[in-house]
Amino acid sequence: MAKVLTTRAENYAQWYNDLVIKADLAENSAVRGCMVIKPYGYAIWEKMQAELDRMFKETDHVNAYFPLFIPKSFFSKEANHVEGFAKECAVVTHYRLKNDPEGKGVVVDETAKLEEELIIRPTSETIIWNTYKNWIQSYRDLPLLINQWANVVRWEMRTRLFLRTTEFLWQEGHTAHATENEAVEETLKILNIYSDFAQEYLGVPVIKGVKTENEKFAGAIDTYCIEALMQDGKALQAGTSHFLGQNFAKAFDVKYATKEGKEEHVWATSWGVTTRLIGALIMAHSDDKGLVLPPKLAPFQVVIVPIYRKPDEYERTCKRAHEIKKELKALGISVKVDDRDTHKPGWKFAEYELKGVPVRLAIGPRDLENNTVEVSRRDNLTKDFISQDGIAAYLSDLLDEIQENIFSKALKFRDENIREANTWDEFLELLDTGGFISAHWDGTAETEKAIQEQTKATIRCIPMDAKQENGVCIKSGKPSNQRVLFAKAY
RNA sequence: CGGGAUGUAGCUCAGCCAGGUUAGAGUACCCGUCUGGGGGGCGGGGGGCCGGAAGUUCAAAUCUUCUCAUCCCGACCA
Repeated sequence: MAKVLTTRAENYAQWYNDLVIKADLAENSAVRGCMVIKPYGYAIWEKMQAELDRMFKETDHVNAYFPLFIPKSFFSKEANHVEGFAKECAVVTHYRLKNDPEGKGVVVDETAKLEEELIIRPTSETIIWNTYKNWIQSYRDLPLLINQWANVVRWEMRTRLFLRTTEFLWQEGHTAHATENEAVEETLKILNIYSDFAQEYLGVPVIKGVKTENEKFAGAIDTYCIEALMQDGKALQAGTSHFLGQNFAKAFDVKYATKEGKEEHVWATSWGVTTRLIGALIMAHSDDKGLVLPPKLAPFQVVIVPIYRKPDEYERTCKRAHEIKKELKALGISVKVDDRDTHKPGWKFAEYELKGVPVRLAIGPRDLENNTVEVSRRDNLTKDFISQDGIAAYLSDLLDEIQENIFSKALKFRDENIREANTWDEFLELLDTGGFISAHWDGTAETEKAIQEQTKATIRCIPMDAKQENGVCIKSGKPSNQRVLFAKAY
């Protein structure tokens, strides 16, 4: 078989890049740092969107849409926020082009300068809170539970397909509440939605936790996150949910009248997941043969490849393939029959392995005689001949089993790669091994930064289920009462 | 913004050092044929302003200068 992928052992980063391109998920575009998401990759995003959207709506959120452009002045209203994002904002300064007087295409028309520059949103808190100010007057207007599906731009210096690109797609929820408690509850509710989604749909186990001061969102009181572990031992932040306190309400003067007639600032949250989840999906499960997609997010769950030699065999196997497709569709299984005569079966097998289709059926003349079909699983690469009778029910169960297996495999890997370090030497040693390192930390930003500068490892989160235990900080030796998770991260 | 490299067929690259027929290979593409249960074999074919500009020369993909672009490493990165 022709080798199309770099192996993970050879070069993990190259393997990832090869895979994204060869599996037809995305490619680099003519615009530096921006990607084209191709139909197969976008189909995965659409599946993610559909499920998340359902989960948000089930919890009473509604969708809306706010502008791509944000007046520059809005940005400076929340000090931490502007400081956090200022260095990566694209700015619109003009609104017209004209023909180059020297005849070389078009140039910016300097006379068409905007009075106030517009920022292309890196996130929408400011424009949204500026709008919410007009929407909220009374406790009767609360809570306000809004989500938007949008693109954002962050001018990153180094980009990687799906993991970090200049423009990316995401959803951002922005809610307003009457009380602090309610806002905190909302933040945690969403965190749980993200966690459930990651584990049940992506099949990626995640750790729920809180970010440190250094790592939290610019403008938040607390940032909660879900952290996943990739196969190369590096961590990936897969979603964040922020408790914003009254920071934005105060910055944009969003007040409401309580039942008692008193004026109060509202309490806020914001939360988001991005197309980076596709990167997480790829890196968590895939192997040297290509993608491994969990059935719940695969653009199609089953592919049927007819095997034939003569025209009449082509006709008969294709006919049976389409009949089976119909049976599967009746049980809600998404199926593609690849009856193209322009590619050989072997080529198709390799292609669908590369693309991570969970189950492949091959049906040839021998199967027609024996009333069987060859069933191949992508997750463990096993093959079985199964009776065509009751094949739909069989596959329905099999897809569930695959989804489960993919998750348990990732969970086992993750759990095997959380290790405790009790001394600085142990910590350094474990860093080379990769994975999460559970260690005591004195709680100061200085120590955290010192560790990061020396080792490139960051505190991924303070796990929410961290048990209280006395210990000493691995770096400073000062007392600590719980362990936090360190890792090198994407 | 520093340091390093690379621009030649859709893609990956050779050729350049030492200038000289009509610029090559693999792969992809098209046609034919044998094939078809794991990326097939054989035969034929199309495809290039050698990143751009200026120069040196009888002669430039090759030498010189300038320029543009991309990639890698760092800086940076919620």
